Amino acid sequence: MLESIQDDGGVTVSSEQLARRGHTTAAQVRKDLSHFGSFGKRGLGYSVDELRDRLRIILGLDQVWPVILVGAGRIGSALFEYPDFKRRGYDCVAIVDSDPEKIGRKWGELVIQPAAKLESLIKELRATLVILAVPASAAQLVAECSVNAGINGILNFAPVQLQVPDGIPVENVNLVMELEALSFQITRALKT
Amino acid sequence: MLESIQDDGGVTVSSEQLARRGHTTAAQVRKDLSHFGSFGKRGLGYSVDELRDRLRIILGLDQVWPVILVGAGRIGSALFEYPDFKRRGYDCVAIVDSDPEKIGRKWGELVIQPAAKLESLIKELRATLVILAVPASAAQLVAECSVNAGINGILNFAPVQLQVPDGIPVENVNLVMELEALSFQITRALKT
DNA sequence: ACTTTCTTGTGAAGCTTTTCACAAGTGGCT
DNA sequence: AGCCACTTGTGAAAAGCTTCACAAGAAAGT
Repeated sequence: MLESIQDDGGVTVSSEQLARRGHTTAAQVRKDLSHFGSFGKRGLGYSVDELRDRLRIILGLDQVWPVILVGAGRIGSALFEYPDFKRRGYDCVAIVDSDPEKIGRKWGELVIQPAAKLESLIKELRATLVILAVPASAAQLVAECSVNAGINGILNFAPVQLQVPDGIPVENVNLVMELEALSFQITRALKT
Repeated sequence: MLESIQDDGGVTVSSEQLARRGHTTAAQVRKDLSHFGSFGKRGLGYSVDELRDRLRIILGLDQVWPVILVGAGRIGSALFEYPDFKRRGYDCVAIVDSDPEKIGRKWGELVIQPAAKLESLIKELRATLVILAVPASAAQLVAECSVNAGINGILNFAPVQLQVPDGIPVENVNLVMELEALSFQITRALKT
């Protein structure tokens, strides 16, 4: 949001304005930010540039995160092509897949590697994140292999709840579950 | 989870077992379910079949939801090909895009339609959900057009907070934000 | 029939998050 | 300088969510 305000030429922004954009309340914005420090000026609001920079550091976006993409299917390719991905400091350093048809093909500069090499690739390239864009049946195995190789975090697109050791963050994206949330809400609304 | 337990031949399941699978607690499972009714048998647990069926009804999965896909890019195609999508009752009844190169091409049985026809397509086909897989700059416009045409819910992949009237549920999927959640957690962990 | 072993559903307690409300600070205008 | 219109940061109150703990029920074995 701050970047979009920058593009519109905004220099300062109040918690009230941020709240309206983000569908929340001014008090919530202020309380949340207060957990990380004190970024605003009373009477004026927040400096858009400064707040953006501070949040980038808090989110760890001031560094490059080497990412390995597991699964060269459509979800993988969607992410790989997504411009914001690179722009935010995520650098895809390798792609692996288990399909012999796909191994050896090139995506941009990268050659798709066999899945068996995942563990050594993570170690050699010092990858910090893996993106799991594989079928549900393969996901747990890939996750364990990644954890063994010392991965720091997992973005999981497979519709399973991964079992990983404490301390390894996992974020799940389950597309069907998002649709279910919608159909649930619509069904509820119709019942009242 | 219940379907996967069915596949493994499970007939009953306890809140404790569900909790372990879902990384939560037994009390949480029971309290959550109690908001919708009383589905279990004391001493035995829940009937997997019955609980699955009841949850399907609660989530509105006992009916077909006609969906229109807006944006025939990679994210759209990933969803379109996703087998669970259809299996859960979501039926893609039209695809639209604004790119003249793509209009007229066929995805399976469907011909990609021009974006201008979105409003009339929603009305004619009685679509209940739209999936927004378009660039951020186009998303708000498409959302407004869909709301005007009487859409019931929006699944938004564009990295913007859509402004829609109250009562129209919107679910957001922001891939970069998921990665940011990971890099934030890793950064935090390193600081302690 | 009785005991043992499970497990649910749920008030009550404990904890977390959100909202309220206001003192304190900032800049612009007269 | 003094006043006015804003806005932050934050204790305190309110609301919401999670965990505890246990009565009540269910099956299986003796």
